[in-house]
This record gives sequence, structure tokens and C-alpha cells, in this order.
Amino acid sequence: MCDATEARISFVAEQLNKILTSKQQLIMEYDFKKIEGTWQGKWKADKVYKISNDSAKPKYYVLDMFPYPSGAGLHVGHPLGYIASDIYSRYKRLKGFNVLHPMGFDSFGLPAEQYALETGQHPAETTRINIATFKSQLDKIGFCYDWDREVRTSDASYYRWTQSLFLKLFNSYFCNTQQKARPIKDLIKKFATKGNKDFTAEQWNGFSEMEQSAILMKRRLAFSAYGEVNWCEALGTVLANDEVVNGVSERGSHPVIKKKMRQWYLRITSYADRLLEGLDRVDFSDSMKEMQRNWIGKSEGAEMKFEVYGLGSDVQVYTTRPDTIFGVDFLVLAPEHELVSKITTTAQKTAIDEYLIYVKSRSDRERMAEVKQITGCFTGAFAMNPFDGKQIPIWIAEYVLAGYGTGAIMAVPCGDQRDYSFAKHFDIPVTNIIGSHYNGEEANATKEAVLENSGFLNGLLMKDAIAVAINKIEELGIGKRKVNFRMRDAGFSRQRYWGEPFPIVWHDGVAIALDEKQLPLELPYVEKYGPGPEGEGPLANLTGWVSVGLTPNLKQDLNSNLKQDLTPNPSPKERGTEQSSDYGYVTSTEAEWKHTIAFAKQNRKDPTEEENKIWQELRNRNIDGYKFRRQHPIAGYIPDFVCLEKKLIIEIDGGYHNHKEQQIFDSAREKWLSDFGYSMIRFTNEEVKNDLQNTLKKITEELAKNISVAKEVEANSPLLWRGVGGEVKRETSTMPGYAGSSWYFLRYMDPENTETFCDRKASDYWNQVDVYIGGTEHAVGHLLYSRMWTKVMFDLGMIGFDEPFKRLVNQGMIQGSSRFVYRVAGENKFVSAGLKNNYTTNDLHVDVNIVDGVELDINAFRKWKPEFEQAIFICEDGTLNTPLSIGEGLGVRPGDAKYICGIEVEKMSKSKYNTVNPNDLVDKYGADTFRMYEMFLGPVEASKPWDTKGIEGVHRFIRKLWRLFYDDIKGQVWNEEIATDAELKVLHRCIKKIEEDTERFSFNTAVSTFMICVNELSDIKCHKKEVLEKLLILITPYAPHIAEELWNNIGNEGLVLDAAFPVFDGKYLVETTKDYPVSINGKLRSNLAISLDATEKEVRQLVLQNDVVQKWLEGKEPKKIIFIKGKMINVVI
RNA sequence: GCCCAGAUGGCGGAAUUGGUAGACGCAACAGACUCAAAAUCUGUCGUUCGCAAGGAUGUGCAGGUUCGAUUCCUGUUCUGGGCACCA
Repeated sequence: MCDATEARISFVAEQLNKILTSKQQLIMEYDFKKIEGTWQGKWKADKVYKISNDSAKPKYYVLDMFPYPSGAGLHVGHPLGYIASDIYSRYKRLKGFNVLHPMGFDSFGLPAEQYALETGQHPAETTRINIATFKSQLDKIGFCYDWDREVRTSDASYYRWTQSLFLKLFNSYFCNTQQKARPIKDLIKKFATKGNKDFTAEQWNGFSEMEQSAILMKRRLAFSAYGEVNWCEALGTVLANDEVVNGVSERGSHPVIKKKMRQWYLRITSYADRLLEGLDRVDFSDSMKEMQRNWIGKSEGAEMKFEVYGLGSDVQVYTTRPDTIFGVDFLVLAPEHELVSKITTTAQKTAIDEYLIYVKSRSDRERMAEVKQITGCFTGAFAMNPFDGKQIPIWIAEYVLAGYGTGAIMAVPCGDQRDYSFAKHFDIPVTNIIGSHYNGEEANATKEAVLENSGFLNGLLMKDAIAVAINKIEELGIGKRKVNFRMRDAGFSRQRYWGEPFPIVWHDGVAIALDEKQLPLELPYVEKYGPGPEGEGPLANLTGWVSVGLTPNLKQDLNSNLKQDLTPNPSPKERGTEQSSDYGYVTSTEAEWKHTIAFAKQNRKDPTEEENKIWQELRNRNIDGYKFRRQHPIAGYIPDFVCLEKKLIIEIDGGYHNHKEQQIFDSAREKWLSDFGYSMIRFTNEEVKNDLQNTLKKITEELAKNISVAKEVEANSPLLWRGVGGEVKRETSTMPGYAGSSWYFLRYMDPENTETFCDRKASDYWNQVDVYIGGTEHAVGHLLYSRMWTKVMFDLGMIGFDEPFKRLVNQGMIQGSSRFVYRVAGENKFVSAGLKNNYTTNDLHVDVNIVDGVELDINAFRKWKPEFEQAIFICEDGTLNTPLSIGEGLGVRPGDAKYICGIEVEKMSKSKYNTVNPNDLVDKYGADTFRMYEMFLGPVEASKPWDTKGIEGVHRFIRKLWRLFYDDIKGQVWNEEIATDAELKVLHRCIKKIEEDTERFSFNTAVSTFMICVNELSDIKCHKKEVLEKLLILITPYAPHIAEELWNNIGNEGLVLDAAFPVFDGKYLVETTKDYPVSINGKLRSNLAISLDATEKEVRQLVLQNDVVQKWLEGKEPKKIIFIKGKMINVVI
């Protein structure tokens, strides 16, 4: 072999070797993109996160507040809570729980509608797109959601149940004796049999339907009433509170006034006490509980009456301080109080009228804006103090609110600052009832003073006098103990499009619930999103949709080809042609209904032989206790016989029903009757004539069969059986954003159920949400409403618990850290932060992504927006940086001169260019690094500004973890050697700390624990599988992808996701000696290693022998030596 | 105005029950490896006096309780959040 060949061979071998090494290196490198892609794909394909409702394991429910899918997508602030809950879910799974951890979208809401108004895109479309974006972003982070359980509040399959639950609220009332919700049927029954304090049963039964419905409306948990809305004439629309700024509209600054409109409300005030009490049984943060308590605003006091001089009437006041009754110097009524016009004297009438006009002219916002302004007017009337007969003037003033208490107060200037200011302002003399405790300069609102000048209360401490005074008031029959709440009933309707339509139709001012079977009432498609003619929601513009006629289904039929077939009277032979009507059986007007009634009456007079025969039986036998009616109109249809209770119709057909044409009519009618919940059974004349017994048997069977339908479909649709005339119109407002979110946590338990909102078995199994994670912004809205809904459902026996969330964790808000550049006024020149005071500048937000810390990437900035292409920079050191294109010769670009940006912490938002997209970070560092970094930032509960800088450190840590298994050069380093005690000590210390930290949601310290552990293992060069695989299990919740990859690489079967959490063993941590800190007079002076077995006596001796201690003692005896075993030693001199 | 939470190095933060303040990370500085860069590794790192050993001081501020206080108590300032004429 010649040299050349040999050289060639060795060259080839060398090259081959190089390739092999580089390939091996490639395999051993931490390629997070590949790893994360692989495992996310595998998880999805194998459905590893699919959770069953049927498991022997104990359950655990971890829930995130589901997001509103905004167009902006996720920014780094959103995933904070999601990562925390994901870690916790995965941790619980390792601990052997069946963990429910779902995700969905709160996809109804105003922003989508606003966007639609601006761009003309349909909210359904933008919502769909936004959700897709959100999901793809979420998936990149590697969350363990069971997407099969996803819910979207704007899907008909979801809001069908929101509507159903609304109907439950509508059909329930709050029973004051049992303090719980009950079906309104019970109340109706009570009214009809016993009446109540305002009317007798006879009176109730004599009330018209409209009167009855009005009375019931006052008790329903979801009710309709007239309420004030912010009405903007110029925009022709109703505005939400936050769309009104200082009395004018946010958009366009048009004036906004109060307008009364019919609104829907939830009677949440009935639950005030139980919402308050429930807080003691849940694990929420103190501040969260406090916020809810404040919102509910319970106050205890007394309601009592003051007689008005010269008039028979009394003024009812509410006070929490009945102890100050002898200090009352005047009464104040709210300007809207009903007594105002009655008691005002002729002399004061002009003044009062003027004042009322003034008050009306002021919006709520104005009244709020100038809190301290004192206004009021004397009515001329006087009231009498029931205790001392003192004559006290009655005033009106806007500081008294009509909506709270009785809308009237007794003013005690020496005990209440507002009353005091009022008295001073209007020169009303002040009575002092607390002697020296009142200084004449300001009110003393404490309850600590001793009462004087106070009749039977003299000498009592004010706080003790309260109860005494109330007892006296009750004794005298002039008032009673009374609890008031600040909370108001929750407004539940919005004059908007993108929300759940109400399953309600209106007829003659009576709200009629749609039948359960008619749900979902789908949100119709609209082209325009503008308000209706009277400021109603956009739905009001859909006249075809709003006007129901009878029912939506009937309406459909009328619009279809069947109209022609339905219209003619089907039995002209029987009824005679002279009575034919264009609509026949269909009644959509008063006149048509009258026709139908007339037909029915006539039919009754003229029965067929077969009808008579069966009627005898039905009437006499009263089959199975059910009452039948004959020729009784159902909506526009006149059946031969009907059992209203069972919704069963019986038809005895004459021969003409054999005609094909007639059969089309029949089946069409059967269809829309079934939409009302009615079923039908047909017999021929022959059947009745020949075998009556069999016919009756069939009816009995049908009644039994029908039982579930009849039970379920409440007889609550008067439309079906009462006289229908006049127009039937749909409710045009929609439900607010919190409707869908008030119960979504239940739907996750049983998301595909088409029979009910959530099977009782499922809700019994999953029960309460164990941990609920979300922001504080929902403290008083969503959380109160969902708590109320849960209580209602519990009361009605629909679920088995009355608090939805066992534990609430509030994640802090991640604020944006904005960067600014300073543009010299009028020039395309920017000055660095340190020199900006030398110039007049405009501060511009600059994209944080082109700033490294505070140093601007000047070239990236020039490319950022075309207008900055030629920008000149005055750098921090005063040198210039100009674009080269100005001319190579002229362009100055010193090497390392920096342009420094300004910083400000603000809310994260696109317009401030301070958003950071998680996708970018995941692409650059991987999901595992991103997850751990978000957790490493600080406690989950804390708010903090985002700073990308530190992510490098976490990424270094992850790579260091990887290097415990694979070395860049040596390749595999992990081995299967037996672990030493020292190594196991490191591991078990880590197990203990991770378990503790994860349990208490201290994820930032958990991350640093991992860092410490990996540092220590690196230091002692531990690459042993026995230790490392336990570490992988520990870290799975935090960094699931790398854990799964390494777990698999070191030869484990199955997923680390389902491994068992390592059991901590304290024996590895047992120490024999402790390096005690030795303090002298509390100041640390030395350390001393002492055996843990040492007795206190031995320790004292060792301490006294110590050089440092001796030096400090200077030969004296110590006064005392404090020794706390295992902790520290303190020598007191 | 009322209620709640918080304040610790240049920065994010740790100290779980009153017991070694500043873990872990970032930034900074010094060094090793390298032609160089990246990556990696080692060291220093509250302030202050001192060559050093070793002191002094230090958890918003002022007091207090305690052998000992970031931790408990009182007062106070500031920051963040909530409510806002609720009798």
C-alpha cells in the first residue's frame, strides 16, 4: 500500500470520526425545540391528559379563571397563574390524585362587540380566531389541560344551560323562613291556599294574571324591574358605568343622563347574609374576604319613626346609632323621598322646588366628584322626637341616598361628621349629649363616650347604650331592630348583542319563560351592531326575530311553505264555511284568538257520538286522578281532549283524517304542539266505538309513559293555555359577561351532557374546586355571583355543596416595564436619558423588545418605524450617532457610545409597546425555561414588573441539569452506580423542600431549591441514575418536557408524568453534630460545632472554654447562657 | 376620608414557629480555558473603619417588649389595591 493511499485512508477515517463526533454531540445537546415538539405531540396523540370521572383515586380539582379571548393574544402576564396551577395539578397527579384541570373561554363580552362595531367583523368570527390564537399559545407552554372538556360560553351548547339556569333563578324565590331558594310554584300554591299578609287566598285567586305576575316578579330570584341606566342621547345607546367619564360619554364626550328602562336583576341581596357567613368556611386571602365583606356592607341598627307635626304621617329613619337619639337636631330626607312633596310647607315650596331641580340636573358622577360640597333645603316641616317630644326640623339633602335604608336619617351633629358639617353650614344649633367628649369643633364618632343629657340613657357608655335604646324603641312600638346591606341587586341585562339571549317573551307586560324544551334560544345573526330605536340592544332591530306571534317554532312554520297548508280551516264540513278564517287554528292576534274561543265553544255544543262516549269515561272516571278538558284551546289549536297537567292531547279522528292532504296538516300541528311540550295520541272513531276499554287502556298507558315530560315541563307557560291576544315579543337585552362565568366550573365536570347542565353524579364526585387561581380584579364581581349561583343550585337540590371554591389563590399582576426615548422637540433627534434635561423633549414609548435592559438597539430602532430611519442619537456620553446614509464622510458612529432609555412601570398594553409575547421567549429558550422563569420571578401572589433579563440564569440552570446526564464532549455521563449517603442527603433535602414549597404555592423558592440541588450534584459529580431519576420526578411539574425526555433516555418505562412522587426519608438528613452560632449579648461572635447528644451542662462547659467567648467575658462570669438545642447559643454578660 | 396589603443590597427576591439577615438568580468586577468569540468554570460582591486579624453599622422612620426582633406591640411616612356621602 502506498503512502498516498494510506494518507487518504487516514484522512477519510479522520473525517468520518469528525462527523460521528459532531453527530453524537448533536444528539447529546439540549435541543429544547426538538424535545418539546416531540413530547407535546406525544401527549396530544396519546391523550395523556384526558381525565375520567370514574376513578378509584381521590379527586382533586384545580381551576384557572378562564380567559376572555381578546384580540391581543396572550402576553407574559397571562400565563403566570396558568403555570402555577399547571405545576400544582401535575404535582397532585404525581401524588396519586385524579386531577381535573380544565380550560375554556369566557367568550361573550363587550370587547368583541366593540371590535365588531369598528371593523364590521362578526363577533362570532373574531372570537373563533382569537380562541385559536390563545390555544396555540397555551399549547406551546405545555399545559396539562384536558381539552376534551373545553367550554366556550358563547357556544349554544353551553349557553343553552346558562339560559336554563337563568330560568331556574326566574322560577325560584327566596323563602325568608327557611332562608333558602325554593321553586316559585311553592309560593304560588301558598298564595292560592293561604294568601299572605297583604292579601287573602280569595283575593289572590281573583287577581288578574297581570296582577299575579307583578306580585310574583317581586319575589323571583331573577326578576325584571325598572332601573336607571346611563343613557346617551347623542349616541342613542346605553353605556356601561366605565364608559361614562365625569358625566359624559367616554367616546365623543356627549352628555349622559339617567333613564329608566326595564332591566333584569338577580336578587343577590337575599343571599347577603349567607354570602357573608360562607366566607368563614373558605380559604381566601384576608384582603379578598375583606373586599367582599365591604361590598356586602352589612350594618346593624334600628329603623324607627318620627311623627311629623300637623300631619298624620311618620318619617321612617334608619340608624346604626340609636344611642344618640337624644342628640337628634334635625331629620334629613333624600330629595327623591316620597314624603317630600307632602310635608313641604307653602312658604318653603319654591325653595324646595328649586333645590329639586338642582339635584336632578346633577349626574351621579358630579355628585361623587364633589363629595365635600354641602347642599340642602329646609322643608318647613317639623318632626317630634318620640322620647323627649322635642321639635326637630326636616331637611332634604343630596347626601342622603334614596336607595339605602329608608332614604331618611336622623342627624346627630355631635356624633357624625357629615351631620356636623351640615349643621354648621346651615347654622342649625347642635345638642351636646356627651359633655366634654364633644369639643364643639368636630363630631366625635367613637362609641366610647358616656351619655349625658339623654334621658333614660344617661350615664351609659355609648356602645352599651345601643342595645338599651333598641329595646326601648321596640317596647314602645315606634320601631324595630333592622339589618341593612350596602350591596344592591345585581343588574343582569345589557343592551348589547354579544351575550346570551334571555329565554323570555313578553306579553301584556307579563314575562313568560320559554319552555326548557325550546332551549337554546340561539343568538340570531345580525349585520349591524348599533342600538335599537329606544336604546335597546341590537337585537331589537331584528323585528322578525323580536315579534314571536306565538312561539319561535310556530313562527318558523308560518314562514315556511306549510303556511298555506295550515291556514285553511281543516274541518269546514263541521264548522261551516261562514266561519272560515285566514288563519284557522293559528292565533297571533286578539281577533283570531276570539275566533278560536268561539270555535271551541261551538265544538263543545256539537260533539260527535264517539267523542261523547269517551268524554263520559274521561269525565266520570277522572282517569288516574288527572283532569281532562274537552275542546280546550291550546295556543291556537283546539284538541278534542287535553290533560293540561300531563300535556297529553287525545284526538278522535273522523274519516277525513285519512286524506293525504289532511295528514300533512296533522303532522305539522303535531310537530309544533310537541315544541310546546305536548304529546298527542290519536284514535279513529271506529276504535272508540268498537273497543272503548282498549282505548282507555291506551290513554292510561300514555299518561304513565308521559310522566317524565310532564314532571319536567312545568305548567309555567301561560302562553300555552291562557287566552292569547296582543303581541308577543322577545326580550331584546342579553345577559352580562358574568352569566356564563357564574357556573362554568360545573360544566367542566360533565361538558358533553345534553340532558342536564351537569350530572349530579359528576358534581358529587368532583365536588368543590379545591384550588381556584386568578386575579383579584374579580373579587366582588364574578366571585360573588358564582358563589350566589352555587347557593341557589344547592338550595334547589341541583348540586351538593354551597360554596364553589374551597381555596382561592390570587396571582399578582405582571406589569409592563415601559421604555422611553426622548425626542428633541421639532427634530428627528433623540437624546439619551441622562442628558434629556438639557433639551425640550417629547417622551415616546419604544418597543421593549428592541431595548437591552436600558440600552437601545439603535439600528433596530431605525428599522422599527420608517419615520425613524434617519434618526440622529445623542448618546449618553454626548457623542452623536447618525445614520451612515447621510454620507459616509459625514456620518458619525462612535464605537461603543450607548443610548440609554427611560423606564416606567405601567400596565402591559400594546399601545405602550411594553408587551412581551410568551411565544418569542418559548422559541428562544424553550417552554421549560419559560415556565420556571415565570415562577422564579417572585411569589405568585405578588405584582411585579416584567423583566426578561434574568431568564438567561434559569436557562443556564436547565442546561446544567441536562449536563448531569450528558456532557457536551463526553456524551452520556449518567450511570447506574449505587448512590452514596452524601448524594442521597442532597436528594432528600430537595424532596422535602420541593414538597413543602409546592404545597404552599411557593414556586419561586422551589425553583431555587432545584438550582441548589443541581449545583450540589454537579459539585460532587453525582451522575447516578438512582438519584437523578428521582430528581426528574420532582421537576416534572415545573419542567415537564425535559423531565420526560431524560426519564425516557435513561431507560424508564412509561411517562414520568405518572410516576410516583418520591417519598422523603428523614434518615438521610440526620446529623450527629451541629455547628452552633454563638452569640454574645445577642450579637453573633463565633461558631461552635457540638454533638447533638451533648447535655446542656456539657454545652455550657464547651462554650465557656471557647476562645472567643473567653475574650468577650474578660474573666467575668456570664449572667446567663441560653441554649436552644439544635438552634443557637447566646451568652449574656 | 375609610378598609386591606406591603416596604429587606445596584436589581428580582429568600429567611415557613422570635433564633447565623441577604438563600437562589440577575447585573457588576477579577481570573482560568481560548488566536478570538461563544459556552463553561473559579473567585469577589450590604455600607463602613482597618494592611490584616477584627470591629462598627444595617431589613422605610421613631419608640417598645425580649437573652435575642425582618418577624411581636405602639406611633409614623411612603407605595400598591379596594371602597367612596351607606346614616
